Amino acid sequence: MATIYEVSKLAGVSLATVSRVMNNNANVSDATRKKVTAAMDELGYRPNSIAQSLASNCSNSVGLLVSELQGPFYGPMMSGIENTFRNQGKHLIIAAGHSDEEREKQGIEFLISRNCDGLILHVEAVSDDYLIKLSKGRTPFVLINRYISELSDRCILLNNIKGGYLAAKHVLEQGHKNIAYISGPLWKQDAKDRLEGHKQALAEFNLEFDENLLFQGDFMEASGYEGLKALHEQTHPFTALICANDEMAVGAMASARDLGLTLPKQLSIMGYDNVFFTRHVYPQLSTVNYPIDEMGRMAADWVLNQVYQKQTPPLQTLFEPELVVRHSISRQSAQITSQG
Amino acid sequence: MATIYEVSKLAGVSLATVSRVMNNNANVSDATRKKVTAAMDELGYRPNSIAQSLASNCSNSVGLLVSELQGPFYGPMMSGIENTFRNQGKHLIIAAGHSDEEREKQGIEFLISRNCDGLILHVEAVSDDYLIKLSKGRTPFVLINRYISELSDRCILLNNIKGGYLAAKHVLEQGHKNIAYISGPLWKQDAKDRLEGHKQALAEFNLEFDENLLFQGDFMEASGYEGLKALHEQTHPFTALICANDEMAVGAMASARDLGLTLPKQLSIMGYDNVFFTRHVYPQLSTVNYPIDEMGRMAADWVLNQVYQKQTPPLQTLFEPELVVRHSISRQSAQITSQG
DNA sequence: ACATCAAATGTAAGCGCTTACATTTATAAC
DNA sequence: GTTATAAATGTAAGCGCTTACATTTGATGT
Repeated sequence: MATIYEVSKLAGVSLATVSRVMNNNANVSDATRKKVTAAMDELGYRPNSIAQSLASNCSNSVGLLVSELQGPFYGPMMSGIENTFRNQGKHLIIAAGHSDEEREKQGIEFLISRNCDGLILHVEAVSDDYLIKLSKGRTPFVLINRYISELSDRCILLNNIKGGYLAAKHVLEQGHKNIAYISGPLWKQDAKDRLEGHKQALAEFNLEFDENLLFQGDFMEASGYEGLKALHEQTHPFTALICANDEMAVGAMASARDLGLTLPKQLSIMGYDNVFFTRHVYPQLSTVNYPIDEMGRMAADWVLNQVYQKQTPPLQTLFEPELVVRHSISRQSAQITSQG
Repeated sequence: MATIYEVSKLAGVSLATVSRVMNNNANVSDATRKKVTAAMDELGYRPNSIAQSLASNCSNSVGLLVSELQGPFYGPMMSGIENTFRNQGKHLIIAAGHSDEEREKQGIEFLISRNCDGLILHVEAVSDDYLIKLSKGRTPFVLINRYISELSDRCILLNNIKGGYLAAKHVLEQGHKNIAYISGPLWKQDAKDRLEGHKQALAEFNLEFDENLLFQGDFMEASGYEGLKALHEQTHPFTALICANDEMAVGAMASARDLGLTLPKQLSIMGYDNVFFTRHVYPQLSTVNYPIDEMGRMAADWVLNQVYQKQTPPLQTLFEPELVVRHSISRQSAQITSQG
C-alpha cells in the first residue's frame, strides 16, 4: 500500500503538500495539486485512515451501540443513521450491548478507545450515574429512548405516555370496557410511561384500572404468549388486550389462536411500535407508530451538529407517536368470561 | 485520557514495559507487573486502539459489508457474526452497500483503509473481476452468498438448486400440477439456481415448466404483489404459487386477498428463506430454511481461522436448505381459471 | 570471586499521517 | 528596483503505541 511519502516523492513535493491536497484545506497551486493527484492515481494511493485519526485526533467515525443487531426495531434505526452519515462522509462503528450492563460498558469503552468522534447510544442496562459520568468525558454522545434529566438536551425520546394514551383511547372508543394489558418490564421507563398513558385514558372514560388484568411481560414474543394465557385463566373478563409492544402482541395472537379465540371478534388486540411485520399478521395489527427511523436520523443530525459543527435541520428531542388503525380491534366484542 | 507514557512515569518503568504488561507477551516480573497495573488502575488508563493499530498493523477489527442494515435477512446474519467476534475480542465495523456498485466499492475501500484485518462481504453489484483483483490485495476476505470459481474456498453458499427443488417437490407432492413461479432477478445466481431446482423437480414429476406461469420479480414485496396480479390476469390456470423468497410471497398473499382468493384453499403459496415473520403471517407460510445466521457464524470462523490463526471448528462452505412445512399449501386445490 | 547465560528492563526508531512554524516565491504598490 | 504582503511550499515535531535491539540484573556453576 502506497503511503503519503511515496506520493510526495513521485510528485516531487513535500509530505505536507500532499496532505494539503488530500484535505484541501490550505492554499495549493493548481499546478502542484495536479501533480499530486496524478501521483496518487498512479500509485493507487488510499490514505490510511487509522493514521489520519491518530494524527488529527478525529476519526470521522461515530459509534453506535444498540441492544441487538437483529429484530424489527433496530434495523430501521441503524439504517436511518447509516444513511445520514454516509451522505456526510462519516462512518459507523456498530456494537451490540445485549441489554447487559457489562457488555454495554465494554461496547461503549471500545467505541471510545476506537477514537469515535461521537456516540449514539441505545442502552438499557447501564445506570444513569454511569452515563452522567460518561458525559464528563471527552466523547460526546446522544441517547435514544432514554431520559436522564441531567442530560435532557441529548435524550431523543418518544412521548410514550401519549402513545399509551392513544392506544387505550382508541380501544375505549370502540366500546371496550374491560381491557387487559401486557406491559413491558416495569423498571423500564418506557414500559412505565406506556402504562401511565393507558391509565390516563381509562380515567378519562371514568373506568378504573383493574390490576388483575395486568400482566408484566418483557417485551418479547414469548411473554405475550404467556401473558394472554395467564390472563385468560384468571377470573376477570375482558374483551380487549393492549400490549406494550408489537412482539408481545404477536405472541398474544398466537396464544389466542391456541385458546380457540377468533380474532378480532372474540378478542381485540392492540400493539405498539408499528414494526414492519404488523401489516403481515392476520388480522393486521392496529398499533402505535414509533418513528424510530426518524429518531435515528435525528440522533445522527445531533452528532453532525454538535460534534462536527455542521449545518443541520433544527434539532428535535421529543417525538410524537401516532395511532395506526388496522383490523385487530373489533367494534363490539363478546365478553370472554372466566374459566373458573 | 491517560497515555502509556503517564502510566510508565507513575509506575516508574519504561514505555516498553507497560506495553509488555498490556499485551503480556514477554517476561515481566510479578513485581513490576503489579506496579504497572496499579498505575493503570489509578489513572483509569485505556489503551488507544487507534494507536495500537497503527503501530502493530493489526486492528483487531473486521469489516462487514451488507446490502442493508435493516430487513429480516441481514439482522440474523450480523448478529451471528457479532457474537462470534465478541467472544474473541474482535470488533466489527459495519457498512452498507445498498446493492449499488459504487457504494459497495466505497464501503470496501473504507473498511480496508480502516485497517480491518479481514472482511466479510455480502455484495451483489460489484463484478467478479473486481473481487478477484481485490483478493490479490493485502486484506483477506470471505464472501457470503456469492460464488466465484477462482475464489471458491472463500465462498460461503447455500445450495439454492436443492432449495428450489425442495420447495417444488413439496408442492408437487401435495398434488399440484399447475404451479406458477415468481422468481428473483434472473441475472442473479441465486435466483437462477432456485429456478433451476424448481425445474428439476418438475421434470422428476414429468411435468413441463410453463413459461407463461413465470413472473420475474426483484425479491421485494411489491414485486410479489404485482407478480400474482399479472399471473392471475393471464389465461393459464394454476393452483399453487412458489415465490423465490418470503418477501415476495408475503406480497403475493396480500395480492391474493385483494383478488378475493381464500388462502390456502384457492391458492397455495410457498416462500423461501424462512425469515422470522413467516410464522406470523396467515396462513403461516411454508418455506425453505436459509440458515443465514449459521452462515454468518461460519464466515466469522473463517476470518478467525485464516486471519487470526485461531482454532475453530472445521470450515464449511456449502450449506443445505431445509423444507419448512407450515400451513400455506393445501392438499388439493380448486383450479384458478383464467380471467379471459 | 568470576564467567556465563537467561530473564528483565530500557532505548529509540518507526507506523502514516497532521499541523505549527519557518522559509521561499509570487504579487502588488510605490 | 524596493519593500511590504500574501500565497505556496517545506521542515520537523508530534499523535500513542509496538518492537528490534541494547543494556542491565540476577542466578548458576565452578
